[in-house]
Amino acid sequence: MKRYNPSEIEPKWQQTWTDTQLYKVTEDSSRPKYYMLTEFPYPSGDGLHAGHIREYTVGDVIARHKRMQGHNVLYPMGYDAFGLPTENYAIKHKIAPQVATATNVANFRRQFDQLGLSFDWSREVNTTDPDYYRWTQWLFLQFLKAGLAYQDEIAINWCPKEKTGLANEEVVNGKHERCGTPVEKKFLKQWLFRITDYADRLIDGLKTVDFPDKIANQQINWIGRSEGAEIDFAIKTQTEPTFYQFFEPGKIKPEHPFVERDGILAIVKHWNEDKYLGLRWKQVDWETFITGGIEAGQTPETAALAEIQQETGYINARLVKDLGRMHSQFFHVPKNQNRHGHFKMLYFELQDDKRVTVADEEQSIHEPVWLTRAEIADFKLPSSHRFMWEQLAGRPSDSVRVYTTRPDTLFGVTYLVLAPEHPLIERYIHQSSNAEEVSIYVKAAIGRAELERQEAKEKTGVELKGIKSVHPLTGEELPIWVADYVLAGYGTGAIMAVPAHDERDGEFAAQFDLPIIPVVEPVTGNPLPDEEYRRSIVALVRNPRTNEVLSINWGQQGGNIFIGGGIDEGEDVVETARREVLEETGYINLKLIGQSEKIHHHYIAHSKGGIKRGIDVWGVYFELENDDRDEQKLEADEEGKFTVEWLPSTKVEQLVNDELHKYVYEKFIGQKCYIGYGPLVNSGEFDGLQGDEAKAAIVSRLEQMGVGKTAKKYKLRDWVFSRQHYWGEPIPVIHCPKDGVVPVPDDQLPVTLPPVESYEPTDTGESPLAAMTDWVNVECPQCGGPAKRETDTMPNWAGSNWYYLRYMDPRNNQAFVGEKALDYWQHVDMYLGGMEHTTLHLLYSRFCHQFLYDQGLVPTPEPYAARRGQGIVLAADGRKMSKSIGNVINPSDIVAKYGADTMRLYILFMAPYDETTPWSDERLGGVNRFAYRVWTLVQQLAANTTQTGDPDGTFVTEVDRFVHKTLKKVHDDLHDMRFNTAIATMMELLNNLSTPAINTRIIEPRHADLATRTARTFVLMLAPFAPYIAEELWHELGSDDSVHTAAWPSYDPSLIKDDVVELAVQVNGKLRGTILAAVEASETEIVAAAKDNPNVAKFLTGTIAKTIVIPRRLVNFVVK
RNA sequence: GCGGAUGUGGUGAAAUGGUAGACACGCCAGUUUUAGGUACUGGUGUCGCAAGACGUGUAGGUUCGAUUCCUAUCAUCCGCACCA
Repeated sequence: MKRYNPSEIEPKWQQTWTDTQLYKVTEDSSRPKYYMLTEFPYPSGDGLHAGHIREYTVGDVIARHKRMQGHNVLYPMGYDAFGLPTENYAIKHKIAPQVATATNVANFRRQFDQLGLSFDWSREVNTTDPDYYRWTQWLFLQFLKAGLAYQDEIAINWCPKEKTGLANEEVVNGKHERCGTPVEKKFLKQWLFRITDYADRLIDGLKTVDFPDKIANQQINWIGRSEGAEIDFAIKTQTEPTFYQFFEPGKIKPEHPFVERDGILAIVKHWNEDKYLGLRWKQVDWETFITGGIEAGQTPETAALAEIQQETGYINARLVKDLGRMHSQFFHVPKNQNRHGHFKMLYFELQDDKRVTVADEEQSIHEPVWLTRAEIADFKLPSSHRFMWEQLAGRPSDSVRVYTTRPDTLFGVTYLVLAPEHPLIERYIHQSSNAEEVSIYVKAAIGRAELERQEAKEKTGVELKGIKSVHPLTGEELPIWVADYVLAGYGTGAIMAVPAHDERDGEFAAQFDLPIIPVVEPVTGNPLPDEEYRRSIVALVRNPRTNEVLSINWGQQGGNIFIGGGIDEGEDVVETARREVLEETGYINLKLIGQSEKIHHHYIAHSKGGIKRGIDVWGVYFELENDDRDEQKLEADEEGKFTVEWLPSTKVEQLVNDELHKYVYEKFIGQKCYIGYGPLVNSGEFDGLQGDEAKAAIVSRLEQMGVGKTAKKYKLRDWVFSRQHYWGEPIPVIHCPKDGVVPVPDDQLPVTLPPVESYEPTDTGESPLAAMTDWVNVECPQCGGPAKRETDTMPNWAGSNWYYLRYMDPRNNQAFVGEKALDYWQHVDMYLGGMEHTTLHLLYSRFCHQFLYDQGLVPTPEPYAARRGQGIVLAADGRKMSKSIGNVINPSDIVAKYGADTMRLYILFMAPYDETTPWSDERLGGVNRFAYRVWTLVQQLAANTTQTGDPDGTFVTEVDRFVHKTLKKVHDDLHDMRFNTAIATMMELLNNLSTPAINTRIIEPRHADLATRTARTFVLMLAPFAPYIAEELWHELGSDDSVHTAAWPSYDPSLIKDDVVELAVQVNGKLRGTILAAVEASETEIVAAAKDNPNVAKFLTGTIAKTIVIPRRLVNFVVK
């Protein structure tokens, strides 16, 4: 008998399978297709880890099973090789990333082959291969042409230490993962994809695919759809605009003297062209309009005319329009003075081109220039000058647009809040009376790391004083605040604050002492039909010395509640509360602290025979002044039913379960606001409406007025698609000063990465490609003029967006994938991968695919028909595997010691695929024993070659039955991806065939046919799990073809049915014995047999009230 | 805080309304060989001599019968998180 020696058979079969291209597929329309996909790896220097092995082994088992069942199986593999780890490696070791990638890929390939994975290597792809990324770039251009890719200046993650933009995945807990520096936000021009346009489709499409709930929910949650309304609040300015020039040239310098001087600002139009006079200042790099002081005896107009002549030489200007007055503070550069004063804003038109010579002295400070409208819009004018320009242009009246999911609380708005990044702040800050305070806050908030913003316990903010907003329905003026608890990136970046019904607004209002208007009456319990109406109170009494609250304990049924009772005729709320406390507990001296709003409570009074009640309740809050007590005055039905208890605050949450009483407690002690729905109050004509009805009514009123509409919002943001790194696909775009953004023509793709000296990101945060002037400077494909290439590259998700399509037709150089291949393969049938990609790759590639579907480029709306996420393989110590802890497993070591089959069997056997579970070397040894024992058994059976004599029919049936039952179970388990129980079932069969009772007989010559049959079936069943052992044994059993192209054995349904089954016999649900009964036995026979069982009989002492017979399972006697 | 999941022997786990703990690790005993590991056989939820009782995080409920369904609660894990 041959010894099982994996290190001998595994390389042998590996070679054979590779040589014969055993797993190569073509579009074979005679067989059903099956597309089995596992996520391709990032080829790092570390090689395969345990998670890879789990994923690829499971995919391999499914692929092999499908193949044996006659499917044409596509099970491909490739490499997602662009990205930072390789780039960092290149920087550190001065090795080209192309070279490092090739080395790593070779190592991965070696490990794949070791594991016996049945990939079709003729379809291998690599995202860094120019023949591949040519099509990644082509796809980018499809997005661009469809208007789904666009450029915008947005805040990205920025590492201030390394002066580089960062990918989201490089930011861990608000810090740069490489250097630990807290990440800031920085505005940079970025490429973005409009994934938000597909938000609804990405949610709705989930209904059409087979994804686990966990994954579907996580995606839905991530997209975060919410429905509400956008409402406009008009802006009203109250003060003269004041400009404190903090952000820009002219900033106050404290070391210089402060001088008050009034003056003028003037815009002067050209005599016949649409151009305006400006001054280019020579000492500093900025332009302004005409500006100057007012001397004694001058009017603003004469002063302005004098300035125009003095500074530009033009004489004949005519005053056309008075633009009002402003107040400004600035640093006057030529005089080295800080100045402040009132400025008159005037608009002149030149009558002709007559001018006088400008004095040299003036010329040395600034020179006159003509500015076009476009230039004015583009130049960084000081904000005061820009303001004047806008005044001239006719400023549209502004409003703040807010987004809310609770339009029903509109009447509870007491202020608005803008996110610090909100554009209206820059626009109005100069007209607010506390501009400096606001600007300091805004600057600090924007610069503050996101982490800090999240962790800040106290809310911060500042009022934009002098600027008011107007409530669209009441006309009331509301203050506008700037606070970083409002996020710029969500909704409109501005909110209407309803402190009475929103926790965050409530907290903010409490901190800054802002008014709170309740507009929703709380409702507890569920409304019931035919309720009896009552008015009552709940009294909360706190002892300030012990910090305990007074409760009454109704025992098991009622639990603890506070003091409650009905309001009598003519009694007020507080009187009632005092009376009830006295009657039920005897306490006399109570100090009134507070009274709640009206609460609507619905309940069933079980103590009063199940009466349904709808009550109006007022909570009343007292502090106990002293322990003086009278006798309790209980009603007859209360006597002895409850005890009075003082509860410490820690116990209240646990013991008080009644919804109403809980609410009253949280209202007074927890100071929580009511965020639920209920009838509106203080809301004018909308009083009494509630919930959706109230929302609809208010929104429709706003719509009539043209100041509001329903709106849907998503947490999902547009996808930032730029990276300032070398090792990625160049974005195939050319920037032309004349034609703007020009796509690289298809016939010039791919735009390949040029060789560079240094892969380091540059100081400016530009990609290192920006320094490659030969590469950057190109001709514009449209006008032929000088133009520049885009130097940003794509994120590493770009290549994986569509790789599953390329596998269908990987060598096509006419199209990203050919139509014939698409027609045949359609979409992925089963996609395995890590849970960590749920809201990244999996979402991105669905988006990409839906877009391609809309373009008519793919035949199906969704890329993946089914998805399964895998659980994490933890280290043996229960922690995550990590190189730094040193608890990782090395697959090559395990393969060397036990063989690949054992590795595969163990990783499948340890737990269900989606379960996170620790690695265990001991259990690995156990599975290795199974491999040995299978080997031994099959060799033993194979040795029984020649059938002589008559077999024992009963014995043969017994063995066949066991084999076929196992076969069915293994087949079903494979279908349900329950590999652990499939292997357990095969172990059971092995154990069974190894027992002396069966083993000694099956090796008899008269059972040679049975032995061969059993061995062959066992080997076929094992083939998807342990391909090497199965292949070797299959050949031992006399076959010349591969076991992996053999047909999967089907089970014989007649053999999996038993003639006789064991039934459990229960008495009152407790197991008392078992009986054997024929399958066809009648119920009467079964019951009789069950009664006969002596173990059962002794419990059948009383009357048998009921007998339950479940065929083939059990009998249960109910005895009284 | 929101969303999702999980909770069963010493351990990984099985059973999805019908004999709880399949299969495997570990442990105990034995057999063979041996210095030992390996291999093989048997045992192994807890208490109890036994009959039997108890037992699937905790407390209730539905049911003839609940690990499985319902309600509450606790714990752990994962994802998101000032999303208005």
